[in-house]
Amino acid sequence: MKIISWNVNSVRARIENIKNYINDTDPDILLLQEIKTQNENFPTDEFKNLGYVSYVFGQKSYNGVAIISKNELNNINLDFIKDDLKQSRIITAELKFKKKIIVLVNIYVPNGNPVDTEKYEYKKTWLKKFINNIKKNVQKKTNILIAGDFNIIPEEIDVHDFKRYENDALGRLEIRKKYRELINLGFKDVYRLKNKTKQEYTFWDYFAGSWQKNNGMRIDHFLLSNNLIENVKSIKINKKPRSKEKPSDHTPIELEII
DNA sequence: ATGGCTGAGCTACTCAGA
Repeated sequence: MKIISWNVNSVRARIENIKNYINDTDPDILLLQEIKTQNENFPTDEFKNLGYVSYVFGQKSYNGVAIISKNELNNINLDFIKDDLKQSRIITAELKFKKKIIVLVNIYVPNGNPVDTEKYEYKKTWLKKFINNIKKNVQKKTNILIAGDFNIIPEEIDVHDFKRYENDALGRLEIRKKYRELINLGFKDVYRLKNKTKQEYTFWDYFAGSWQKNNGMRIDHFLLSNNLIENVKSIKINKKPRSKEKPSDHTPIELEII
């Protein structure tokens, strides 16, 4: 089963790229972030024509997450955390997989820049609530998959120039500690588990020729609860979509479980 | 190089992203 996470930076601006990508990679489940649209304008029919059902948590202009799936999912939840700013950043669902139930948690973590502003506080508060609720879920359920745009550079190796980001909302130790805290609840960063020293990225800025210079960062992640690691067949960052015309600034990360 | 680009909402320009 192929589960893919992709921050598409507007589902409507990217629809042709996304459809081509689906035809190329044939995902079972696609976790989308930054759809930047309200539910009523989400291209549900376009995905239906490709054989997918859509579960959408949109909002006007900004943010928004969705799950596209070949098979129906259960217990769709848009209230995983209480967001004081009412931003659409998290959607969860339950997937039946080989007599297990896996909780899918699709997230778009706040950016948090500039640091030491209310935006940074929002990111910290959001992460704190998120970790608390994951902690509660870990006690009840053991099969959890968290994927999406974390807006966190986990370690120095995960960005082209760490010096430039060590006091940024994506690279500050205080934020990276939150990521470790999450992992310490009983998860693995699947990409890093399978690629101990590899330096690959999931995001490149649109400006300054970042893509051409490979000035990127790894901020999109798959965290899998420890008991599911035995089911991992492969994990891959697919750089192709970032090289296309009119690309998202993020590229998909692809997990296959068996 | 704290933004050189891109998208949404909207029609002139701001806000947001990382």
